[in-house]
This record gives sequence, C-alpha cells and structure tokens, in this order.
Amino acid sequence: MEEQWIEELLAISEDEKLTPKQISILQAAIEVFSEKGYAAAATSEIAQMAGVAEGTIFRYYKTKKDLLLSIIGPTMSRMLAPFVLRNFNGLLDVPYDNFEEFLRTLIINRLEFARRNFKILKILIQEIPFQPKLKEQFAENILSKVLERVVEIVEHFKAKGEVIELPTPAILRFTISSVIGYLLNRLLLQPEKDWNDEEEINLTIHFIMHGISGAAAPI
Amino acid sequence: MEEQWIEELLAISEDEKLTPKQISILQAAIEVFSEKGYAAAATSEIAQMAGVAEGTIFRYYKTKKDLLLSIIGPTMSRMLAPFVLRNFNGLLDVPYDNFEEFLRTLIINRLEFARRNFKILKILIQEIPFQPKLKEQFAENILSKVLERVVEIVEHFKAKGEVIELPTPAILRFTISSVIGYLLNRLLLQPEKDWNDEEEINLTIHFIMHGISGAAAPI
Amino acid sequence: MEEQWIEELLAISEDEKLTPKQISILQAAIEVFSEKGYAAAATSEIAQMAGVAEGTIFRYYKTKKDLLLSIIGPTMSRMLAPFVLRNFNGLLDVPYDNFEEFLRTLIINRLEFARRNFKILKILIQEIPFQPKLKEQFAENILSKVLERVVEIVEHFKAKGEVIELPTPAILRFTISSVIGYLLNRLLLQPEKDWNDEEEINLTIHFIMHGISGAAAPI
Amino acid sequence: MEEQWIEELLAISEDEKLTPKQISILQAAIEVFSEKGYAAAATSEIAQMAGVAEGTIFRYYKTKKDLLLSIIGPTMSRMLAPFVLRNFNGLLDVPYDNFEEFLRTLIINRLEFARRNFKILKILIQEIPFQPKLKEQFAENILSKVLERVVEIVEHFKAKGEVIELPTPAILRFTISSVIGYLLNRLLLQPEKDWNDEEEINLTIHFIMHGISGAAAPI
DNA sequence: CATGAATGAGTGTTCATTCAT
DNA sequence: AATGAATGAACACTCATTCAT
Repeated sequence: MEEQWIEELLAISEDEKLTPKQISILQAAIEVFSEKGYAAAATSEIAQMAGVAEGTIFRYYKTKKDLLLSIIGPTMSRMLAPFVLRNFNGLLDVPYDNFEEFLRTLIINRLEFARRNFKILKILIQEIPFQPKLKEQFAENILSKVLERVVEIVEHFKAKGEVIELPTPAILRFTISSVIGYLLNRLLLQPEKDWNDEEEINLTIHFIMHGISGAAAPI
Repeated sequence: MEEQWIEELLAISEDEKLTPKQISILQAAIEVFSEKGYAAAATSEIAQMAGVAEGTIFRYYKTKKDLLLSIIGPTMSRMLAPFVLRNFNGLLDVPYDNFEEFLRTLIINRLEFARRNFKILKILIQEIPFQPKLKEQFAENILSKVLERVVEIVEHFKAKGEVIELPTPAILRFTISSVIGYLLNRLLLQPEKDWNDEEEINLTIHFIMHGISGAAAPI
Repeated sequence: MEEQWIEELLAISEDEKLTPKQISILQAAIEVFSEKGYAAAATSEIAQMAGVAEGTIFRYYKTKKDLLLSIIGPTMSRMLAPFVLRNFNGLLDVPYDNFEEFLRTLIINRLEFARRNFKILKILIQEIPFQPKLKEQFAENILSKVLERVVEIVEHFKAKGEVIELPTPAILRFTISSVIGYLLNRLLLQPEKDWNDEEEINLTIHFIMHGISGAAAPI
Repeated sequence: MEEQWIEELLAISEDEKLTPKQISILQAAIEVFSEKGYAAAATSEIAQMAGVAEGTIFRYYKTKKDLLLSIIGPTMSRMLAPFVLRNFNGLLDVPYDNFEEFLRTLIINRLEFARRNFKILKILIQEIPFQPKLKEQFAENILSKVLERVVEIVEHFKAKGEVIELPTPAILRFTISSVIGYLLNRLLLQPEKDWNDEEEINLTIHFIMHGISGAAAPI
C-alpha cells in the first residue's frame, strides 16, 4: 500500500524548484512561526535564523502572509494525498479488506505524516481561525474531499455489516476524534513519553471497534 | 447534582470585586483576543470597544499579557470545579451510579460550560502553546487534577466491571477524545448545524461504551 | 478694500484648533517638504525638526499623504478667498473702478499672499502633478472658481471698453501669465534682487495694458 | 531658418554613441520619472519597462541621479541651441527683420521643441529645485546665455524704436512670461483643447506688442 | 557584456506603555 | 480614578546598489 503515498514525491518535486536560500527561509519561517505564532513572529528573526538578509525574504515572498501560505499550502495538499481516489477502470476504489485494516493504515500513515510535518501542522491549526483564506482553502480543498472519501469507506463497511447502522456523521466524528486524539497525545501532549506505537494503535482500534464496556452493544 | 457546580459562584464572587469599567475591559478583551488572536489584538481596539481610555486598561492590568492571564486564569479555575473532590468525612466521593451516568453528566455539564465560555476557551487553546506561564499553570493546576480525578472514577468502574481491564491512560485518552471531539464539532466546526443534543450525547456515550462494530469485544 | 481679505481670519480660526505640537509638525513638514520634495522627505526628519517623536506625527495625521493634504488643503482654500463673490443684495459685485485698479489690487494682494505662503505654494506646485486628489481638488474647487470670477470681471471691463474685444480666454491667459510671471521672478527666481515693488507693479500693469511696442494697437 | 536648429543633430550624434539598451533605458527612465517624479520612481520599474536587468542600468549610469542628469543634461543643451550666436565674420547676428518676426519664430520653434521634449522638460522643471547640480548648470550654461542673447535682440529693437524705452529686464520678463504662459497652457494645462496654433500665436504676439487696452500707450 | 540574486539601510506606520493632568 | 497625548522601539516592507556568474 505504500506506493499510494505520493506526498514525498510531491514535496521533492516542489523542492526542486527552490533555491537553497528559499529552503533556508522556509525552514526558518516554520521554526519561528511554530514557536511564536504567526503574528508574533518577526521577519527579521526569520531572516537571521535563515542566514539571509531581510530583503531576501521579500524577494521570494511578497508579504509575510505570502510566506505563511507558501508554507501551509503545499502541506495541505499533501494531507489530502492518501484520500485521493485512484478511480481507475471506473471501479469504486476501496482497497481495504476490512475496517480495521483501513484504520490501521490510516493511523500509521497519518502518524508518520504528522511526525514529519509537525511544526507546519501546528502553524496550520493555530492560524486557520485567523486566516479566512486558509479556512476556506482547508474547508473546500481538504476537509470536504477527505470526508467524502471516508464517508464512502464507512458506508462500504456498513453495507458489509462491519460497522453498525447509526448515522454516518456520528460514526465519522467518533472515529476521527479517536484517531486525532491519539495523534495529539502521541505528538503534542506527551511527546517525550516512551510510546509503544504498535500496541497503542491496536488499543485505539480496539476502542473504536468495541468501546470500553467489554459488552456487546445493546442496540 | 447542580449543587456541585460552583463555577458560577466563583465567577460571581469574583465579579463582585470588579468595577464596571473592569468588566467592560474584560468583555472587550475577550471579544478582541478571540477574534484576532492575542498577538494581533491591539489594546487600543480593546479600549475603544470597552469605552474606556487606553490608559485605563493599564491601570488595572500592568501589561497586555496581564490582561490575557486575568481572562484565562479564572476560567481555568472554573474548568476545574466539577472535578474538585468534596472529600468530606473521609469517604471517596464518586457520586455516580454507573459510568454512563458519569459520562452523560460530564458531557452535558461541560457542553454548557464551553458554550458559556466559548470565546475564552478559544483564547486559552490558542495561547497555551505560546505562553509558558499558561501552559505550566494549566498542566499543574488543571490537567493533573482533572486527570487524577477521572483516573479515580475510571478505576472505580473498572473495579465494578463496567469498564474493561485495559491501561487506564488509554481508556482515558479514548474517552476524553470522544467527548472533546463531540464538543468541538458541536461548538466550533459545525455550530450552525441543527443539533439534537440529547440524541447526539446518547450516540457519543454509546460509541464510547460499545464502539462501532456492533459485536462484543473479542478480548 | 482690505476688509475683503478673510484669509487671515480663516487661517487663525483654523489654527485655534491646533495644539502646539501640531503646529510644530506642520511647520516642520512645510520646511522639509518644500526643501526635499514630498517623496524624498522622511517623516523621521520632520519629527526631529518638529521636536516630537515620530509616532506623534501619526497620531495627528494618519499617513504621510494625510500630512501633505493637511498642509495644502487650507492654503488652497485661502487662495480662493479674494475671488469669492460677496453677492449681497443680488447685485453683481465688481468693486473696481477700472481694470488697472483690479490688477493692482490683485497683484499686491496675491504677492503678499504668496510671500506669506511661499513654501506651501512651492509644495503645492510640485505635488499637483503627482497627486490626483490634489489636482482634482485644485481644478474643481479653486481654478474653476477663480476663472469664473475673473472672466466676469474681464467681460465687465470689456463691456466698458477698457479691454479689447478679443477672446476672453486669451486675454485671461495673457493677463495671468504676466502677473504670475512677475510673482515667480520676484519670489522664486530672483528673490535676493533689490526690488522696487511699486515700480515693478506699475510696469507690469503698463505692459498688460499697452504691451511693449509703444504704438496703438493696429486693430 | 531651419539650419540653425542643431538640436536634432546633437541628439542624433549623441544617440549614435548609445547602444540600443541605453536608449531603452533612457526612454523608460523618461517615462517613469515624468510620471512618478524622480524620487518616487523605482529603478526596478525603469529596468522592467526598458526590458533590461536592474544591474544593466547601473552599468551605464553609476547612480540613479546619474541617470537623471544623463536625461536632462543633453536636453538643456538643446534648449540653448537657437540662442547660440553664429558670430561668423565678426558681425552681430540678429537675423530678424522686426521684433514680431523674432517672437513668431521663437514661439513656433520652442513650441515644437517643447512638444518633442515634453516629458523631459516636465522632469527638468520638477527636479531643478531639488538638484543643486541641475540648478547651477541651468543658471550658468542655459539661462545666462539665453538671456544674454535675448537682451541683445531686445536692445537691438529698442534702438530701432520697435520696443519702448523701459528697463530691459522688465521687458524681458514680460515677453518671456507671455510666451511661456502660452506654452504651458497649450501643452500642460489644456493639452486636449482644440487649439488653432497660428491664431493663438498671433494673439499672443499682439498682446505682447500692444497689451489689452486697445489704446496707445500713454507714455 | 549582461544578468538578477542578494543586500541592508532606510521607509512609513503601529502599538504597548507611560505619565502629566 | 481616569484620561489620552506622547513616546520610541519594533515592525513589515522597499529599493538603490553590488557582484559573482
């Protein structure tokens, strides 16, 4: 299943267009934005950390906001990658044997993605409420497509009887909350804890599938 | 169970110490901070919205950061309220007949709290990563106490056989993720949706207890 | 005829609304703008010359351009003053016995005005080509009204036979060119020359009335 | 009389030394300087409009000010051309039969010159007050020589009785004001008006010779 | 020759904070 | 207590100029 993750390729192909100075600037900006927040970050500090003159930043990025969007935009696209349908030969493409496999793949994969793009994701989450452009882009280009895809998968497994017949939005919310809850704990709240990822993922999947009561659902 | 919620009392007793101008300032600051973010908020705008002179803000709050902390601090305390043990006469105080009742009470109660303190919570979440003082205060005074209390409750119901014998931290994470996931969806992501809160809370509790597979846990 | 010149009153009444710092700022701005030109003038230099902090300028004038317009606007109004009709009791108001008297009054008066507002006029002339707002304001509020008034006067004296029957626009252009030509020479090009104003004004009026040939017009 | 106008030759001979890129740069600089003013013009915009790299400008012109002077300098020289004495065989050279002919030739000729060099003249007038080098060059090389020549002509016609016996500087000022007044109106203030140049020139000359009163000079 | 990336001093402007009234 | 005028450091951004390629 690895072959479907094209984010690295996208990233690399994009990086090819960047000069070393641009890369320094982006790295420094990610660092400073994630550490201080966009509004409190000074372009002078970014320049200093990147080892370039302040004017150089504005050669490549017309404004500070441009710099922000240049960091977040591509990452948002790459967030989307694993949810892009490979709809070849007209068949519905749900390449998972069961829901657990889907969850496991998703968690492992997005955990890795989040690990690699941790600071950018932090910036993204912090700034979405204040940047209407970002919010809109996120809602239209990312969220809706991811949801659409996941709805499809959930309904596929509902039909197969692996997922209970309750409202799909609620099932989604519950599933996603559990996954994101794990990722946040793992990376943000307790990053220094000595995690056994495989076991934790199994636990998370177990909770999502069977809850915490240990009894069959009464419905 | 209402008698345990002392947050309003705390709030009122605190408010009694405040002059009308202070209240205006706090209200305006909450408005502006939550709308623009702390760093991008101008004290002049807060003053204008509060209907006071710029200098007046600094009479009550030494710095802008002081103003921020004065908003968030008390709210953090009130977040804690329902988790405070009323450990009178030495008995362990777990005033819930079963885990579901606890969850239902918790969700209803914190949903109401979040609704009432929505903007402040937004500020809190936004600023915690950038204000070490806040982070520390939150970790030491709030999070640890809440967790301690919830651990107690979870283990109580584990002992009663209502909750399965898996690692408590994982159970906590899972439970809390599901609850917070609901709250975020309800208030932040889709606030305008026409929610049937009672049904959604039932669904959420059902998921937490039994997951989404509809089958008994295989463990 | 002195009573008609209300420009000083206008100026004074306006000045009354200004704080000492504002006056310093305006004076310094006039100095620096006229010396270096608007675009090449630094607000920091204006602040320094005015003896205020740079921020103080922007307390009173939102932008540098605002400062420019605040200087030029009132002066443009005062340029207009002597041409404002005092059209009381419905009579046409041409309070001059003959054209020469009109010219003499005009030259003396506007020479004095230009002397007093020399630097501002320099700024005005320099910046009109580059500030559409100024150009428009000047054309609509000043130039058209002055011309309208002067046309009226010229045609009045045409009817009386004191001015020849040639196209009024050409007469105006010729008259105004001669007056302005004198003012520019007097104040701008050769300010240090030892001028006998009364004699020069007489000569200028003589030229306007009879040209340089010493013979009667052949028409 | 055409043979005396050497400006085109000067221009062409100078142009011969210029590479195509230099010509592009000069044209672009004239455009941008006249539109925005020297101080507000960006060399980057000039480079872009000229279709060359920013660095190329500085290969030919050491500084931005150099570029300005390179534009204005030659034009100033060409302004001088018609006033240069062709003092061959020691005779005083006043090749005009009467003063009116001189005026007519002057106006037609300088109108054409101004038309052709309109933008440069605009730059020249705008920048002379701020560029001491220009001011000095203009006063010493141009103004004094033109005046010297015109004084000569005026006194020639004074001696012939065609011009009245009043102070030559005043006669000059009056004459030049009237000519320049016409040129400014014609080209700058009302360029879009439908002018009948021949008639307007006749009127202007008539005013200069006989004024506007229609009566013989009383002197 | 010509380029254009890189510079860094300088720009207009903002804003938290102070303090005389 | 309350004001708001005044501050000046910091900010995002510009631009003439340099220089390695």
